[in-house]
Amino acid sequence: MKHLSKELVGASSIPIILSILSQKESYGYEIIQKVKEISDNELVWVEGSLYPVLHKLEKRGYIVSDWKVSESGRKRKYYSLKDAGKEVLDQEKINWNFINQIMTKLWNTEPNLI
Amino acid sequence: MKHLSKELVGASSIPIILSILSQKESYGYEIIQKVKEISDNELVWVEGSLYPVLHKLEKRGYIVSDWKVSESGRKRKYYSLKDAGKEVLDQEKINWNFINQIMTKLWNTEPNLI
DNA sequence: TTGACATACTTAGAAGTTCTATGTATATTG
DNA sequence: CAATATACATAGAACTTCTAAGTATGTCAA
Repeated sequence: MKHLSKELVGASSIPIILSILSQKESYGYEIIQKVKEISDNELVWVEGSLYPVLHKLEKRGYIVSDWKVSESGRKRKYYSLKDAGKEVLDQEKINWNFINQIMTKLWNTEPNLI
Repeated sequence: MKHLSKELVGASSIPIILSILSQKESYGYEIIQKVKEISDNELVWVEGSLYPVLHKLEKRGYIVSDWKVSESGRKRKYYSLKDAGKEVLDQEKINWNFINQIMTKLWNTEPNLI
């Protein structure tokens, strides 16, 4: 199981969450499962880290939530992306790719790589 | 000029600095110039953000500094990478690439690596 | 000679973030 | 019926980033 710096967690959690919600609405526990699945069980978020971020995104107006009841009777808080959130996601993508290009320049210029 | 979230700045500044120092020792002002150059003038760090990170890296034992005098007489604090810093850089690369793969899966973009 | 500018480094504190730990609630399973 | 999984919540300790302001000094044009 991967241990990431909290800086990298901080930089990636919002784009990851917004990306997952851009595909379809989801609830907290399912988002954690999705992240685990996407990362081949390497990345395991805990609720105590996820929910404050969801709350923050909702407070900023990027996502919105509503309670639903599942087939089994469980209450679930579903989150969905708002237009503002899509715009933020687009910007996060641009910025992430921009930094990634810088990393590529730095890391692929080492001698004897090509 | 690019405006990045402070989370992304936080996640990228250490690997960028350590990468620059893995090529050759450098001093603060030059690192800022190097970052500007690598990013095609899109990323402009300010000293007030850079030096606290340099101090932190030194305190953690990843880099070491020593004062030198340039040809023009200016005092410069040169930083160089220690073995511990190289190890951290290697781990940062792995982690960054790991998260980048996740972003790629989510965004379906071609990874810009190697 | 002088002032503006570039070079070079420093740091305090406001504002914000992450993680841990702990909590409540309830359906499922053995 | 107890353990586990599912589902959401939050306080506070520890930490981070940025802004702003600072000191210092070499260069350059007027």
